[in-house]
Amino acid sequence: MPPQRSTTVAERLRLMSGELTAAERKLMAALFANYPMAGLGSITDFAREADVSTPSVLRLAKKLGFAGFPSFQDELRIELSAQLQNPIAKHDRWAAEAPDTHILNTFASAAMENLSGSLKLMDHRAFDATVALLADRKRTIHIAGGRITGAIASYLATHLQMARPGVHLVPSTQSFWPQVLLDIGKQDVIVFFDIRRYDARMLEFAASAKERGAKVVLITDQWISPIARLAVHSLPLRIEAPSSWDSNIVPLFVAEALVAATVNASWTETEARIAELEKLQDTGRRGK
Amino acid sequence: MPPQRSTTVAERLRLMSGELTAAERKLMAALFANYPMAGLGSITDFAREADVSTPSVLRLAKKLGFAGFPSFQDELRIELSAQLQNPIAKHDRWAAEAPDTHILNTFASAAMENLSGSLKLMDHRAFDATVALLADRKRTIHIAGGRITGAIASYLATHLQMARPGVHLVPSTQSFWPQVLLDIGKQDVIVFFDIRRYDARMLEFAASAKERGAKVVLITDQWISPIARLAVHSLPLRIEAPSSWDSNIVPLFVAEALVAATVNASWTETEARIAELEKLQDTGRRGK
DNA sequence: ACAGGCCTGTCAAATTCGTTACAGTGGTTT
DNA sequence: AAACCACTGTAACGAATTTGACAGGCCTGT
Repeated sequence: MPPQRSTTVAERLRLMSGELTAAERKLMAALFANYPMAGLGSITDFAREADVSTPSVLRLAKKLGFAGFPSFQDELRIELSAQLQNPIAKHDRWAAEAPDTHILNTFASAAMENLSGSLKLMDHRAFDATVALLADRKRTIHIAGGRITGAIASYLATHLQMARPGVHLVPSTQSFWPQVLLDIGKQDVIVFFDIRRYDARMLEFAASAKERGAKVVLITDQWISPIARLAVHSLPLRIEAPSSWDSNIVPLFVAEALVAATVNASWTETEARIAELEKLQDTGRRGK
Repeated sequence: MPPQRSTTVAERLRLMSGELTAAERKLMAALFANYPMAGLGSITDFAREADVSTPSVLRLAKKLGFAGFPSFQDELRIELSAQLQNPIAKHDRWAAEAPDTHILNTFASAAMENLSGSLKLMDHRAFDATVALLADRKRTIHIAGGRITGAIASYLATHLQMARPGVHLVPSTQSFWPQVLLDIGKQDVIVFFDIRRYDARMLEFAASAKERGAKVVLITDQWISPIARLAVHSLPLRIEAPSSWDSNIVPLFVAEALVAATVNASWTETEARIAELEKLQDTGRRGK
């Protein structure tokens, strides 16, 4: 019988990590290395995997509050099966958390508000249309960001490159932009991340790209970058944070959602590409 | 030992479904009812689940080419563990859920789930202690990320650089790492972003940095990178997303929260720096 | 209707597994 | 330096699982 129904074994382990002994930490590492499979074999296998003795496994299970190894294992199985059946569990009322003044909590509520606010604000059709552009393999994609948003642009580019060919990150160093323009052609798509403190030179860059026939997509904040006038689609987001700087959590969220939707939109083509990438990455690395 | 490495148990079962006996078909139905969890308990449980005798289970396992029930079970575990890590299978797993909701919504609930889950899991003291390190101006800060997390590392570095001097981004190109190590000294702090598909070379890098006397801080996922063993503080986060790849929204959240808290912790010193930066940035640009 | 073959369950043996007891090791304190 | 404490592994015991042997039952073909 598990002691507390709501917490997972992983969480409980993490909470107790301070009070764990050396052998128990080895076990925790082995379990997390491929969670929770490592714990689903026999106690002997698990012990060997972590290079400790069998009784140490048992001691850990008891420390976590289980009657023995089998009930520990049962709990892992229950967790896994729940996860496989319902990955997107309804998010419990995070708002019910005590109005703690810790910055993590204030920041989290700002992030949540930004996220839900952005969702309401956002035009789903613009999002879907953008996905259609990104999923179109006949088009070359360019992704550009500024000094701060450059990291988000890079993140989007890295992931899109895994999903499809013909994706280029525009370097955030502005002196490179003229030569980048040379490679922007008709029917290309260029995605801009531009949030406030809008950069005048980025606007010029966008204008030049549009003149060359590229379709401009813009991800911006609620005050909307001037690039919007040039864009076929604009996605305005909420980015306010209790900090000296704006939050880019929602822009990153959109980047991830764009990638996921793009992958979905052309799954049959993407699947092969990912498989190939996996194979290349595995070369020279031996999975455990 | 499995007879054919490439086919899954499910596929093999379907192929042989014509030649199965009544009891075996019952077993197959029970297994598919929740695949592959039903096969991961004891042979007795599985037999009871399908309402057949234990030897029938054994006979099916042998018919499929396995030496016995344990090796049949091992194969199921191997399959499942591969599935949980492979991006393609991840896609299939998520795609099966929530087919009618817009991806923006499923993604948003996953993001919120991850955020609130991470907050519960996270050790506030580790966070505060990390902030204390980052706010200590006598220490030099290094920030490192991998292929994917590099963007988040870069984001954190960019912001910390605005808040304090002595912040360096470790290039994600691994060949530069040896020379980076040269500049890592005693009492320096090095922050790692390392999420699953942990990189063995990053672990080595972290070990070398620690040997040189640096304090290692780790931002990782709920399965916890092996770097945790070297780290003075570890922040495990939830990163699962309805996508082929993991979500870095929460790592970005932590990066932003770390920056905000660091700024708060040394506001008097930071204020002047930010003001100066503003002045320099405004040179030659008129703000909107 | 009867005989044969195949399938299935019961039972018991053998093996493996989980658990407890105990002793050795290393580190820390007095 | 000695003694204690906590931790870890070895060994042995009991329990549960896995597996093989056997016999009954159902369907099929003659």
